[in-house]
Amino acid sequence: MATTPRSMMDPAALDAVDAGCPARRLLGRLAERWTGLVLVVLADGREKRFSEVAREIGNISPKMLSQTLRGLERDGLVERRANGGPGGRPVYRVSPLGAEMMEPLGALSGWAYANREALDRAREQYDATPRSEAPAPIA
Amino acid sequence: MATTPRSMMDPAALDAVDAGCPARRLLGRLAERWTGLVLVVLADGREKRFSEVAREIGNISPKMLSQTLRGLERDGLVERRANGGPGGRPVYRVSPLGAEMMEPLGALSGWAYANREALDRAREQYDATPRSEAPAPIA
DNA sequence: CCGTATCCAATGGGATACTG
DNA sequence: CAGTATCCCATTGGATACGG
Repeated sequence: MATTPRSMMDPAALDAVDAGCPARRLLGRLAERWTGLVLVVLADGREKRFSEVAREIGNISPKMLSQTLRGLERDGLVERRANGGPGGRPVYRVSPLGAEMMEPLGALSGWAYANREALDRAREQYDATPRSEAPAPIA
Repeated sequence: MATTPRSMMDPAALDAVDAGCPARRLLGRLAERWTGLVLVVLADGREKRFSEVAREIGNISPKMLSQTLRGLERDGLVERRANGGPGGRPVYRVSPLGAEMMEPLGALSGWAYANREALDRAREQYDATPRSEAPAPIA
């Protein structure tokens, strides 16, 4: 493993000062609190109603679900059909664009999962070394 | 393009309620304000000093650079060598683990870059549709 | 030069109540 | 059911000053 990286990254993709960089926009979206979860729930490709998504996630507030769905819709990754469900209720599903994105996203997630032990070990090791006090939380 | 997605995503990778999920941790890290930029700056594999990174980025405060570097260090993606530089000053570089991660990350970034027009169009289209007022900012 | 400490403004996210 | 509107707290990020 660990193929020696030559260029490591396409400079065009992440050239970014930050503003217009599409990669940063995407990453930013994906890192929002619930975006990943909503994508997972919709990843099976089935159309789902608002309350279905909410129930599958379990503890998300309506405000955050709405916000998250509209964010994904705004980026064209999720589609909302107003009258798709029973009783003419709205349904959500991943768009073709979103489905395409699942592949590289899955690759990155898969990498994180495959290397979770290395990542955990790094964290433990870092935290075990007392820099002085309270180094860098996240979890 | 748009290979028809079957499973779309490895459920093991993004199973997540959120807490322990390694994918979410990684995404969270990557979405921090400066993490992507720092990675870009270090992506050439060369060792760089604190002030070098700062200068290449241009407008980052010392606090944020320190914080960002330590976050990456904590995840084992960046290494700090205390006495690597001239004058025995510390240097930073991507770790082997970090270099490995650059590949899937580059793929995702590359996807965003390749599809930036579709993403932009989706956004414009969404914003053009007046839901009522002020839909969903991010950029 | 390499950071840390402090202070402060802005944002994000949660609980809850309410409307179509 | 499908959201929107409020209120509020916690976290993040920026500017700046200071110490090793």
